[in-house]
Amino acid sequence: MGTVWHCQAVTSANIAGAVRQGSLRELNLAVVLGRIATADRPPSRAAIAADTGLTRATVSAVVDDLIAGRLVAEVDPEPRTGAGRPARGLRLAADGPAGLGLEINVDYLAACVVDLAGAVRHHEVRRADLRPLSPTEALARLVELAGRARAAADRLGLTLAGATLAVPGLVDAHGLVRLAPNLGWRDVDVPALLAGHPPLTGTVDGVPALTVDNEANLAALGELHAVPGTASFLHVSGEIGIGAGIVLDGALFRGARGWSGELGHVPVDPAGPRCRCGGRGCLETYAGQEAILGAAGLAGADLPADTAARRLADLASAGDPQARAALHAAGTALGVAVAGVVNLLDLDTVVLGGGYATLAPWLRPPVATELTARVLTAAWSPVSVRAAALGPESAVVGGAGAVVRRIVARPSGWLGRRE
Amino acid sequence: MGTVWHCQAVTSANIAGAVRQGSLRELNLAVVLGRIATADRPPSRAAIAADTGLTRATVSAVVDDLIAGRLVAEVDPEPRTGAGRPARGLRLAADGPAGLGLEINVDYLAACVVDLAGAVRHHEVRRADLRPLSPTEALARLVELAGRARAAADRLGLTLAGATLAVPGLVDAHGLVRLAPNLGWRDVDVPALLAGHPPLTGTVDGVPALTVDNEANLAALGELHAVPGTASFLHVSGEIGIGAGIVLDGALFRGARGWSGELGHVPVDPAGPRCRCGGRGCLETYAGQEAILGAAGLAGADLPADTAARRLADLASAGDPQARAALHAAGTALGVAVAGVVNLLDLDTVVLGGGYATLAPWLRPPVATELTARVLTAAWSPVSVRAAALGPESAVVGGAGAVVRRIVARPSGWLGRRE
DNA sequence: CCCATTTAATTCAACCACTGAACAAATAGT
DNA sequence: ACTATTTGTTCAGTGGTTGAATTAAATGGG
Repeated sequence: MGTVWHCQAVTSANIAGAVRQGSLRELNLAVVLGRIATADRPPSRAAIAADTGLTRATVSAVVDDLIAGRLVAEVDPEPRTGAGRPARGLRLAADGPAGLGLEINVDYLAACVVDLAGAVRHHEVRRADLRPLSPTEALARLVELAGRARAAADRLGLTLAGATLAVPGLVDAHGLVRLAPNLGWRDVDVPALLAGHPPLTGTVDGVPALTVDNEANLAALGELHAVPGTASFLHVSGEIGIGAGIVLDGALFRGARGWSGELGHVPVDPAGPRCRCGGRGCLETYAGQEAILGAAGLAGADLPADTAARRLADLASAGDPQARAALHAAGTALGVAVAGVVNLLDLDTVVLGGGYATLAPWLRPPVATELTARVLTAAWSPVSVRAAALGPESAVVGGAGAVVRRIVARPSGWLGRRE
Repeated sequence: MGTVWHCQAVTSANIAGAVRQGSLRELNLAVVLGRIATADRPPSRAAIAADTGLTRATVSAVVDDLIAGRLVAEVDPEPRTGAGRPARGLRLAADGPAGLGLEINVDYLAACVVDLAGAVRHHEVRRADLRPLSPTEALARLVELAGRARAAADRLGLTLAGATLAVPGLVDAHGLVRLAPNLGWRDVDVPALLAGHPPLTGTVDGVPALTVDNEANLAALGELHAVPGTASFLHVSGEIGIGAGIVLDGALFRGARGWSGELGHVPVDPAGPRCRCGGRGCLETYAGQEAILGAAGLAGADLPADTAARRLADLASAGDPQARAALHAAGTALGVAVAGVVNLLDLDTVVLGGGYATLAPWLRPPVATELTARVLTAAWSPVSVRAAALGPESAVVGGAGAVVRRIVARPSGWLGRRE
């Protein structure tokens, strides 16, 4: 996919771009900023030099650039034992660039602002049934939210460096929403419709200010952001459909054309019930929201995802046998599908997100059972199954986080933006 | 998604190494060599400069290093129209470093030598039933083959820069064969057993001279090598078991622990027949060699993979209805499993390899049918299904190719090897 | 046939960014 | 106060790219 910095595959084949003179500094800016971002306590220049193998002189020069560009700030030295000149700690600036995350979903709109360090500095959710609205109307309301987020960022001294919009549907490489069935959208050109709304239009140093992405993908990124420990996992978003975000080595895997993650249509039983996709026995017909609600005796409720999950969870914790059986059946089907994925990709962690996060107490046991039974390598390296750390905010936060993550990965773009 | 670039994680691999002074040249060596390797006709220095954005001066300097290190050779200018001094073409050297590929399988041993340009310069297959032999005995025979390959390389003026051994089983990161069920191997430490056999022991500039890898993985690499066009595909190896090699963006995906590709145990029907892995209804119970032979009325034949495939193909082309039905059923099951994979990973190509390559004429239709029916994005971007270009040699050639590919990706290692 | 034109490759001074060592700054211990 | 110790900066030195000028080798027109 790409130009200079594409998502790197397992082999570090850096043959993408030529290395010009200035690339050296460009790369070292990224190296040093990366260390500052991933360190658990503010590191000193000397510590970074020791870690990276660069000279202290080089690190100092690089850090000067980063501070001048408002990406890094110095903090007072933390009390330390032993002799020697005290180190000045370095951390990501809390008043530099920030990312704007936006989300359009079936029953709410959301916006949030995340600073370089990953802290959520502003967050607003507005509930409303979006289905009766046209894309233009829905986006108009989104622009309002974005405006308020921008104002909040200004008050906080933050500069919005880009925005990411999460949509529950298939999005192509240009931000065109090919299909968002639950919103009733088809071929909606979001960037074109938003043209003229300042924070969401144009390009920032060659990068479009607004990126549109699938909700499940961004939710997976949000989880990566919230729990930085695990580098490879499968994030399953249980909503009306079932999406999966695949994170490999700390990077989202998007597939050959960017439409990876359609876990909902992985076959569970080839002779099973007919699915709206045309296949038979897809996971969605067993563990989709409609299927679970139907099995639990709540058919036809037509609830938004989180309400449905909440109600199921209430019933299950009250001991309702039908609800529990429904969840057990769904968890088993989910386990079968996920076992196939884990066998194929050899992942060690499965995260239950979206509506499944709420239902995790009842879904986890059957999922884990199937994984233990069906995953070939489960015997000597067990697969862990856990609920998502962030709840439904995962996608907005993940989207905003993706913006700042891009800056951290390639700070030269931000530093050279004025020229 | 949005656009061309990918959201990169902070923990991504390319911030791992600091960029020191010499890295500049190191990277540009890789960039220039990469262009020479991937160009369809020998490019000139000027063309490389124009392509990469480097100066002609820099390209000349880099090319001088590459020629001095016997990685690149000049060829006579090809007749060209128009005025101007004729360009001197550059191509990968045919007398520089080469890769040694080795394979141990149930019924044969193989060795081959591949030069930098990817040409197979030596190839030897020795048929023998390996199952009654101990690992030590089997490896002793392999060492003989390797010795002859080395002699052949010497005669051709090639220097072996490393070796890769393909094994039909699970291999860990250190070359330990955890389990090779069809060979009857368990926890066989191949590098230790080969210690003392010169081309297969020790390290070459930090990289072990011998790499051991799963046969299915290497077969996928061989296919990538043979048909360089497709960058992302699923390579399915139908042998006694069913393995898959996943190639994403031109690189093999190995999973979190290196055990990806267990397609044989992806569930096809959760209530299906019990599988030797402990699960139920795994793909292997429908499309494994034993299952197909049984359904075709050849149960208990205990044939080596390619013989079995050959005999089935003969029966099917003779019109035998039982064989055809067996292949159709296997293809359908395979299609169901692969549809799940394609939905999840969004791949656009599926390659039928190993024994399946021979059976492709009968397997392809049902596989394609299932994919069309079950893959969500099939409507607007069809998935192509084809037989492997290389037959059973895929794995040896892929292994040897992996050695030279590593040199092309990081030529500085080879160039600096003497010091 | 000679010379202008064109494209390829090399040479060389300039420059950018890293290197290594020396030095200044700031603290703890004696 | 003095030394040991660690941090951060300054500065000459160097590797490698840059850009322009130069040489090399062909075509084509007069």
